Amino acid sequence: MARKCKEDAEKTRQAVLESALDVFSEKGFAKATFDEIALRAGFTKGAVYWYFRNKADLVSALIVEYMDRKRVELSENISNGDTLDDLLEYFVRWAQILHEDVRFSKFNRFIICQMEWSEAIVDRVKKSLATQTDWHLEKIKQVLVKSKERGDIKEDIDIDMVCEIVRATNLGIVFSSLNKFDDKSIVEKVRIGLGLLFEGLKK
Amino acid sequence: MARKCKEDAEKTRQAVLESALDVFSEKGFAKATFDEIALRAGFTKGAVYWYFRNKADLVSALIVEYMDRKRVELSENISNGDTLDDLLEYFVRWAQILHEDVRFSKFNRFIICQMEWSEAIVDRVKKSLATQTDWHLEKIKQVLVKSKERGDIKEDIDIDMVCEIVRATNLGIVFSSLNKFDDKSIVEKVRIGLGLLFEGLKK
DNA sequence: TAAAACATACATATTAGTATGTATTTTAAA
DNA sequence: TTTAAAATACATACTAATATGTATGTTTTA
Repeated sequence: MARKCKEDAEKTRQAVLESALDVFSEKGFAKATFDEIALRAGFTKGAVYWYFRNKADLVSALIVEYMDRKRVELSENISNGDTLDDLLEYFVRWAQILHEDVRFSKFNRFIICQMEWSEAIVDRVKKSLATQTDWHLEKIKQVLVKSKERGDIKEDIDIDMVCEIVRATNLGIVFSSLNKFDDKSIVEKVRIGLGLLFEGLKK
Repeated sequence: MARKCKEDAEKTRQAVLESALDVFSEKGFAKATFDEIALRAGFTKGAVYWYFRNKADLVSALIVEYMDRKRVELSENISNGDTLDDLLEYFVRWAQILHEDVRFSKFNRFIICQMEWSEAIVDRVKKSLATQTDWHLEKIKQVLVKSKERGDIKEDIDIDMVCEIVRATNLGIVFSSLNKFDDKSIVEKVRIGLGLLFEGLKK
């Protein structure tokens, strides 16, 4: 077909991205084909190649679309308190968004639980995941240091190790819930799970 | 070449399995090829097809080899106490084995963190993972019920939910440690992480 | 002698990537 | 203001590589 105006072109790109997430989600990264992604979006392979070089590029775009943008959006909306209760609310807020935003949770399920990391994408994706991880670890550490200063938590605690444990606990709960697809208790589980962990931390 | 005696044949099968785990681990399931698996084991594709129908079949065999066998082996060696401390030792024991047995941890890294679940294998693998999960959940539930009866833990606890939280916490810590490849603190993290969680559970 | 334990060769399918075609906008010169 | 050229936004057709599975061959053991 022929060229469209710029707005329509942007719509095409978005449609391809949406379709890509669906196909990745259903077939997995390896079995997803350009043909199917294109056809589901109502185009042909040529359209997809016009916007994206290869499958890894598609994943990169999805990461920008969902992960990077959401993180910025969230970091602006969330309180910056430094108590354990504030930290709990921070993770609960994440869980709520995962629960409410179906496509965001679909993306996270794909990235966290479902994707195989072949060399082609591993760098780009790992970088984004590392940024995400560092972001969380920073947040956790900040709270733990302050809490220790205030004497809120036990004194014999290895802060760096507990940071990773807190993050891993949250990841485990999110991972398990996403794997179930229909798990509606993700928010409660994060609240209770991390809540219990923090109870154990307190004096 | 020619036929070998039965012992040599069994050695061939084992060599192929070992090689398969290595190639899966390095290339990922999708990018692993029969040719490479065979050549690394010192044979050709024909040998692999003599023992295994396809890649999914290879994964199945690996699951039997590592997961099913280890679970039985472990369930015989581990104490059957029903306190939270016993439960902690149970998970710590798992972590120790993951830390000591390099090939076992390689297998778990592949199955838990690395593999993409395309339709072909998803059923067989999910069944084994579900068995594993149920096994853990049963163990946890048993301990929690007894602990509640004894009045060791808080009364307002939803046992089924906490069961899943405990399992998810352990999974998250194991997952995170396996992802790091060289993480030597997996045992400590499990001990401290679950320890803190259990502290929170106690009255 | 038959079957086991492989090796070798091949047929087939799949798909990524490219090259080219084409209609429509946009740009810009006249 | 008109219009020709250039660039855009795709579609279509094709190439080439890769890997799966199979068919067949070969040697040795039981």
